[in-house]
Amino acid sequence: MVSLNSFELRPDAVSLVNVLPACGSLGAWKRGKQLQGYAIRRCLHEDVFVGNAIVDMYAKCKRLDDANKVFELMEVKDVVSWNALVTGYSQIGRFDEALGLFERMREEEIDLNVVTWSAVISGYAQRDLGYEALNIFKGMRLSGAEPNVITLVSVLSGCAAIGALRQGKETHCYAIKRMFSLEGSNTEEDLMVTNALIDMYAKCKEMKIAHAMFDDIDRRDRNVVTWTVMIGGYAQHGDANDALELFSAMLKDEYSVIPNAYTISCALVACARLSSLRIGRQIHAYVLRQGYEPTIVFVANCLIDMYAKSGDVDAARLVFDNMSQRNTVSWTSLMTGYGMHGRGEEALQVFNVMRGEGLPIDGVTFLVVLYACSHSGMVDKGMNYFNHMKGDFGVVPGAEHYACMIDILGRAGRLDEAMKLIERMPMEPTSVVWVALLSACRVHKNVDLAEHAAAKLSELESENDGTYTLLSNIYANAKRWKDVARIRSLMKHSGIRKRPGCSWVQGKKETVTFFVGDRCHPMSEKIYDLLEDLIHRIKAMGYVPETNFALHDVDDEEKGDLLIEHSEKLALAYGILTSAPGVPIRITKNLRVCGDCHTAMTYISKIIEHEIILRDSSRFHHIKNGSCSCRGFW
DNA sequence: GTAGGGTTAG
Repeated sequence: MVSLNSFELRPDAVSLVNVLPACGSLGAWKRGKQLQGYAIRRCLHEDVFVGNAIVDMYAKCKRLDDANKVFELMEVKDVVSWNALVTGYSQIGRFDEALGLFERMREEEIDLNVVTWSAVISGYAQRDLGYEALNIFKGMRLSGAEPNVITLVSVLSGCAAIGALRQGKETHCYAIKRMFSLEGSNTEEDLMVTNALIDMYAKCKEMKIAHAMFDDIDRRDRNVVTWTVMIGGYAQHGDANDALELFSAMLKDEYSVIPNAYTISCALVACARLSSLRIGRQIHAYVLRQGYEPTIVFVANCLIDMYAKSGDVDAARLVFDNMSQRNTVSWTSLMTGYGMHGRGEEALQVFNVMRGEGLPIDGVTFLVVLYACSHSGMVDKGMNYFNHMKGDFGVVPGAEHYACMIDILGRAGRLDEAMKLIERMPMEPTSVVWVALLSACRVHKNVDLAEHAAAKLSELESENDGTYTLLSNIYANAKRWKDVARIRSLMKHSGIRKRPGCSWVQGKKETVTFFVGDRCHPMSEKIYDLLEDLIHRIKAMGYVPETNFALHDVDDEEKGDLLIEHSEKLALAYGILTSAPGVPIRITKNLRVCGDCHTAMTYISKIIEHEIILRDSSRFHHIKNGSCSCRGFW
């Protein structure tokens, strides 16, 4: 409401609405409050623009109760104030209250504008509630409000969050229609929609479409987000090697776009997936040179994860120790690192320090604690944490925590207890639970329970190549060949193929990949010669090939899959041939390491001058002087 | 002169 004397006071109102947003973005609510007092003394607070600016200032400073108080006192409640509150509640995680306001707006028949709709859509999208976001979008179009670029970007982000390709494509079509009908063309706005589309296609695993759209953008027009969504797409949903190539192309690009913290994080995720310590270190050096201060926590957390997953958890610790600020993720990333390297005691030490510092302990923290216990064989400790997480920390165990406990009990061979725990679950057991049980059955040779778990997985329609391979191995181990054959034909029938095992080894300048029986590498002859020699020598030391593992193959073409040709053995031989004495050999395998390879490597570690650092899909194995850090807890 | 948006970690 514009007051009667507002005309002569108008310049002051204008300066207030110019200054208040600055208080909001700085979080300087005390200064904002002074300005509010000044406005009241001068009767400026009745100016609707000033009122809106005050509400927004408090909302931006995360003082929603203050914002609400001002809002309730406003004589005329402007839609801008409503919107500021909706956004404010959404930003501080009180989204229910934001939705309550949205409902109130509809009841009081406030004219919802494009900003209101977009705020609610993006609120849902940011919480990965894509279907709800799409629903609001539908409501918006029915209401006759005109979506704009920001609306479209928010909707696409919702589609991306849930991998909704069909709805994403529909939104794409809608965007094309709308863009054509808009007057003139705005490259910057077009680019935002295009970036959102690339991200959506990448998150729906449609990397070809994403890359085609990326290629279609004029090189000069790509901005840092364009590059980042593409790199992040490859890092998470495609070949991580492509992500690193793109990152390198970005640095060399003549229209030089500078990577930001998001870009760096995506590149580090790619390094983590590939265990690429060499490139990870280079990016770390780049980070130190550039100094990503404002978002350093995020980047440092990625560095912790990258170092841990690349086999150097001590470097991860150094990054952690040097951080000036940490959040929950920093702590849990380090704990996960210790966990996957079988250093469970250190993981629990970190957990205790974390508790001592009074940091919030959430469901993920316990998942990480249980994971660490599981990979270090700490059954009783794990059980103890599991039993106390609700009472002592108020964290209710979810299906994933149960799955972790099944894993812990299963690895320790306590299958009956594991099954009893499943029966006691207050929720429906998820596929993760049954996979944990099935894996335990493989190690402890329990065919009946394995069949039960496999049947449950089938009910949940979440059988995959891993399930079939596990079951086939269990049958083979029990010499039930008919069942092995049955599984084999079942796989053929349903078109499920065993994922080919592949291992890669970190060379000084490059990474070399090997598949089963690979003879593509120029050094192949030397590799096989060395392997034969090594096998011969360790046989003399007592190594007996575990031929059960040769029965893995469920594919006729893989009949020649002899133990000596397994990709991890080839990678090891290559590593020995190309590494200087004393330098650790770092191998990564996409599947679980084969049991025979594990045994053979343990023997070989006695006769070579390298530590073998092997990462498989389950954990790290540090193999040295005839023993492995996993101590049998796979 | 006020309100809404895209890319990152456990």
